[in-house]
Amino acid sequence: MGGIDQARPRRASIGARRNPASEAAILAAARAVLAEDGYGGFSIDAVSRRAGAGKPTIYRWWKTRADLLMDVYAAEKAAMLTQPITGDLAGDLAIYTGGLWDFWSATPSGRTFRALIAEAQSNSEALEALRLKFLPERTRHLRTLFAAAVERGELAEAGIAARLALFIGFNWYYVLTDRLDEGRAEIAAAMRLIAAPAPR
Amino acid sequence: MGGIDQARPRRASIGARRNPASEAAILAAARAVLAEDGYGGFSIDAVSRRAGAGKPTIYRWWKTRADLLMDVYAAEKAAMLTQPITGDLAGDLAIYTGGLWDFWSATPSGRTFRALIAEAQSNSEALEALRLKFLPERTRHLRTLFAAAVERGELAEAGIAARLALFIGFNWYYVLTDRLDEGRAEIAAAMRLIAAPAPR
DNA sequence: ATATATCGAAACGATACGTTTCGTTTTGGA
DNA sequence: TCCAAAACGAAACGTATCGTTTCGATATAT
Repeated sequence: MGGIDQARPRRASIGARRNPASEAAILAAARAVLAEDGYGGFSIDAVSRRAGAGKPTIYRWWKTRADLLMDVYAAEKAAMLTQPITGDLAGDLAIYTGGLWDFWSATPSGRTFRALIAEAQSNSEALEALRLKFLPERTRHLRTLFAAAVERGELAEAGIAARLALFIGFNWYYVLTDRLDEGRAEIAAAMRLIAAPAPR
Repeated sequence: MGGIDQARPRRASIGARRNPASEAAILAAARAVLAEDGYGGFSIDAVSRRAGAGKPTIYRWWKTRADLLMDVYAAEKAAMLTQPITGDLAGDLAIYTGGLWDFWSATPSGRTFRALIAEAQSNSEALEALRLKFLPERTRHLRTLFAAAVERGELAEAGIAARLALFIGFNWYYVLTDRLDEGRAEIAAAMRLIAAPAPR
């Protein structure tokens, strides 16, 4: 990270269709801006300059800032692998959380995620995209972990929504306060509570 | 809510000291802007216009936007009463959560809170204020609830941090996704899990 | 009396917004 | 083969907000 990384071959149009090189350059620039300056420095102008792309090109393909942020996140997330289901829900959740926090810490994705949540607080379209597109996609694997536990008879179907909210909220709390380091010690205990059989 | 509500007596200086009328007008204006336009419309310029106050007056007394947001929140929060400790932690937590969500829903405080979290994602001073000032103050009563449960021997001291993070995160998740209505059905189940005796 | 601190108003230069205009490039269908 | 259509980057548009500075007026505290 750091340094100017554009080659500047001055990408022109390749005809009446989207230029993949421009798309890649814009995503890379957005990622770099977030990595270096965080959400505070994240502007369409900054991304445009960094990518050597025109602002109309960005606005043409990403309707809102949140759409761009979600694409940046998704591009990075593709690299994160999903671990198998071992049959111990609390353990699986802890492993999942640890991997997610590694991913958030080791890449600009933690900052991207925080930017997306922030964006959703000022833009109603961004909030809707977060709720209807981003969250369902990003919690898919998580839901399979809970579904497997229900399958095994460990949990009742009824309590899943509350447990899911507890899990997601736990992660959000630590990432939004930029305290992932301090939170690591609490992961195991929290996951045991989330995975506990329903108290009477 | 709605309509222009400033009397416009043109407050001048009252000498070499802070004018309480200006302070009140600015807090009221900030509250009104948040109530009507949310975080997206919250700017110092807008608050200044609405309050009939000069921008230097705002910047003189509130170093950052987050400081102003925290004051708006605190002014409103003063009206919220704290219920007694009944001796049933899960029940106490559920009552506390219900009251908090009522407060967030019935006043502009939900939007103020969301604005504060968003602000902390782009401004490091705001994040620090959130962590060191706002959160400790706003979780004080909550901590007494947990402390009382430890006192009664229901919980071990060791697991408190994880339970606290679960509780806070649960609330943040629903308010930040603007889903307090949908979350109400999950409160009781979630609080039972948070208050459960440590699973082996 | 006078230094001091506040007040609102107005303007500053800088930056970002989202859009429009422009000249250029290449596609794909007639 | 020609040409409408679409995408490209560059530049500029008018508007808005940023945080700061300057200003004249006001009232306090010494």
